Amino acid sequence: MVKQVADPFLTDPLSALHEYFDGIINVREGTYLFQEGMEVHELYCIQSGLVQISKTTSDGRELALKICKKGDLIGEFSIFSNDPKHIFNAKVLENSSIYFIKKERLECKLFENPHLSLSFLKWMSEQYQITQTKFRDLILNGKKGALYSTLIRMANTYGVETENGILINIDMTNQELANFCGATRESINRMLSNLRKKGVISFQNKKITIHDLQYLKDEINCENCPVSYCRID
Amino acid sequence: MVKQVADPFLTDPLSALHEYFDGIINVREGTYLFQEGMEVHELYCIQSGLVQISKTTSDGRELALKICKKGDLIGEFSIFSNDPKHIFNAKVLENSSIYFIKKERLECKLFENPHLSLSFLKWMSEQYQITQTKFRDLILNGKKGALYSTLIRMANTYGVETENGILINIDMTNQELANFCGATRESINRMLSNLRKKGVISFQNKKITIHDLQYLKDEINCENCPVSYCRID
DNA sequence: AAAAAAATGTGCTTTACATCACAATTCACC
DNA sequence: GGTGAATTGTGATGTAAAGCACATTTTTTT
Repeated sequence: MVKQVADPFLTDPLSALHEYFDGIINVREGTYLFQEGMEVHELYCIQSGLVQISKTTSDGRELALKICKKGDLIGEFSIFSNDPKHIFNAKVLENSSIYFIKKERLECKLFENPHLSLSFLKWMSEQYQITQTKFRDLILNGKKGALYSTLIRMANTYGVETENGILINIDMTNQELANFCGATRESINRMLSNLRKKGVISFQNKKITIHDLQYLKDEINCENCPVSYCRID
Repeated sequence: MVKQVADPFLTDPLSALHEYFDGIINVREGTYLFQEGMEVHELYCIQSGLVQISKTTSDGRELALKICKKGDLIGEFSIFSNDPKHIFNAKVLENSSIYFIKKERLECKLFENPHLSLSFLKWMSEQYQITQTKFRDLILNGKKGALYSTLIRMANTYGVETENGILINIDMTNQELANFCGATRESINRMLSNLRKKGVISFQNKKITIHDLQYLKDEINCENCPVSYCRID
């Protein structure tokens, strides 16, 4: 019987949770919603705007993990442990309005509402899959794997079908792409040039079009995992 | 009020869950409890024995993630999604008896029992932290980072205090250690030799003793994260 | 105790990326 | 539309780790 339960959290977390939120905060582009090391107090949900989740490396580089947009939940899983600390940065890419709910209240609500609780479990498991597969690509297939998988994810997330391929409809400099791959700008640049030479992709004004998605998938032994978690967000 | 709730799941998942399990299976050393690609039907809990969770790479290499022992839960988080597939292998290292619970029943139980549900959330979040930090070490600090962090984790998990350091009380060949680090046997061998020369570690009959744990931590900018999730299991 | 198998140790070569340096191009804004 | 800043493109060089080959040591089997 559980299976028939509607799942508003997954299909539209905002509508399911927004009545529970404690309030809303407005944050300016360029600031941080939170940074590594800070205490975790709240779970967030974007009402409008764009927020990038990343991790800073010891040598100051940045590993970008995902970009969150309207409707996305932002939160550390550690929120349920004692004295949780943020292990990511949440950089505000454009002015945003963000709902928040205090961890204590979240726990109460989850405790009271089994539907919510189960939906939340599903959300967590999906998030886990996303980071999981992302790290797999980064570790198991080198930088090429990192780039190709990032391109595939971006195609799944921001892709727009056009007559000559999938346009990744988001501005992205080589450096920003490199941050997503844990690689240097130069490496990314060279790899992109190669892909262009081969006709796999093309690009103009900071937007990439993928002509041969299958090539990318083949090269990294893509298992054709569900699009639901082969994504950037 | 939620915070005062006892948390049997976390402190002893077996005792909290075992009454719910559907049954128990016995599996022989060398076989697999499940393998990548197979459908996910159940959640498991080890009653006795040892099971290693790993991921096979396209070129046939193996990335070992953790070793589960008595009391540990084994399961894919994807269990809550539709048509979930295993993304890991569970290799039985020694003959084991393993409880299982069907996913449908698990969902029911979680739905019925908010305590269980919340504990399960905590368990998931802890698991997430563990893989998270592990991948961070693998990605952000190169192979040396992978090895050093693996040694630290093993010390936290299998370490026994002795008069001249922490003995990692588990047999481990260079190859097996390499599998945990996503590196080659040769690289691991060389790095271990270097550490021995420096007096940081020593080893005899497949067991490693760490004399200078702080050296390892310093080298990888260890944030002294809680031992609870800087572990192998 | 001998033979076979597994694991370790090490030199040499190759590869993938990072790093450095700088020129060429594109973008932003007064 | 011109000027400075940001971004892109590319060669040269350095470095960490993989790959290969093989000798040595340890463990297991008979």
